[in-house]
Amino acid sequence: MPLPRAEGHISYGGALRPGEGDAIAQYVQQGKRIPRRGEVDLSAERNRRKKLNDRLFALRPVVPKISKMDKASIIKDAIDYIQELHEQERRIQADLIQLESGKLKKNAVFDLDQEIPTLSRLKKKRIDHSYDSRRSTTSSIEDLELSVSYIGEKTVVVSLTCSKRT
Amino acid sequence: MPLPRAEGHISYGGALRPGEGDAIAQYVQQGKRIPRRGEVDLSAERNRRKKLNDRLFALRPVVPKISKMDKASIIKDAIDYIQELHEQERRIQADLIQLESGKLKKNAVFDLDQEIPTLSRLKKKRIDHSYDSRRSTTSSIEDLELSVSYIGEKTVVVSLTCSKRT
DNA sequence: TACGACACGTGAGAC
DNA sequence: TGTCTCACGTGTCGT
Repeated sequence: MPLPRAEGHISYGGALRPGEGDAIAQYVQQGKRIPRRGEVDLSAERNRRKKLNDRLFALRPVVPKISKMDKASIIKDAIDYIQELHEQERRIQADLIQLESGKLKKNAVFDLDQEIPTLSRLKKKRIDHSYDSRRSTTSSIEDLELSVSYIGEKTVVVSLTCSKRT
Repeated sequence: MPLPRAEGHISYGGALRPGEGDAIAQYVQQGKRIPRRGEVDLSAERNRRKKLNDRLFALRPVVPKISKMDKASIIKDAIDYIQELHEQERRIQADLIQLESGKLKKNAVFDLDQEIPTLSRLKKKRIDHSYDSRRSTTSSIEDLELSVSYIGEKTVVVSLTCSKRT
């Protein structure tokens, strides 16, 4: 049976908590134990699960629109996002060959700027005012690229990436 | 490679284990089954697992670069691919700005043809300077609740919830 | 109360 | 032989 739970299982604002690495005393058992049948794993399996969760958790910041915090939803959003990027890529290529053949310099550029709202049109309210406030993060955060924020039902995910470590 | 196991698997005979078949036997008893403790799931859980696997399986075709067939590797490849697209997007934006300013017409176009282009994402802002530390959000963000943060490799996700909607 | 999402331990198969 | 990956059933937690 499933051994006592690892820890308090505090939900991380929703689901998918990061690691849950420690778990129980796991090999609190002394040294080595008789391997018995094929059950030597236990720790390796736990490690594998953790790796997969970390990957899944790392997938979330790179996808700008996160509908829910589910594991399945994260993957779904990633799929949608990639397909969306492919669509844009196609349009850009079309614009480029048009630009190359014709003249239309400014038009293409203007069109690119206009495409941003078209993309993010879903049913999303503007939250520009929210992140308009500049926070004074005590400087020293150079090359910082903030945001990709999405507002779900009641949650906002703000992810910021920087070159160095914070 | 061994992703497609016996996944369909509606019959319960396959999963019958010598050690603990009692719960399954209870469930196989069709009609309405005895609720028992908290073990009502079994089928819902199996359904959830299948959904998550389907998503993960659907993620694979949209990512052009597949190193391995692992679950973890699929997600990893997706992450790398998205980041790669982001990088290309950044270059394209830079090229377009340069193209708009005047010089390098043909050169930029040629350069764009080389790479698989993508386009701007929806929300992405740079913080050039940080001043005006005071938050100027006129909207009342009252009852703002918690900020759970997580630090991964190089990313930090801060999610905060509030009662109202902004 | 029941439902949904999750981590866990474990047997099985592939290399 | 051992190691890796997987699906499964189950207990737990939060809504």
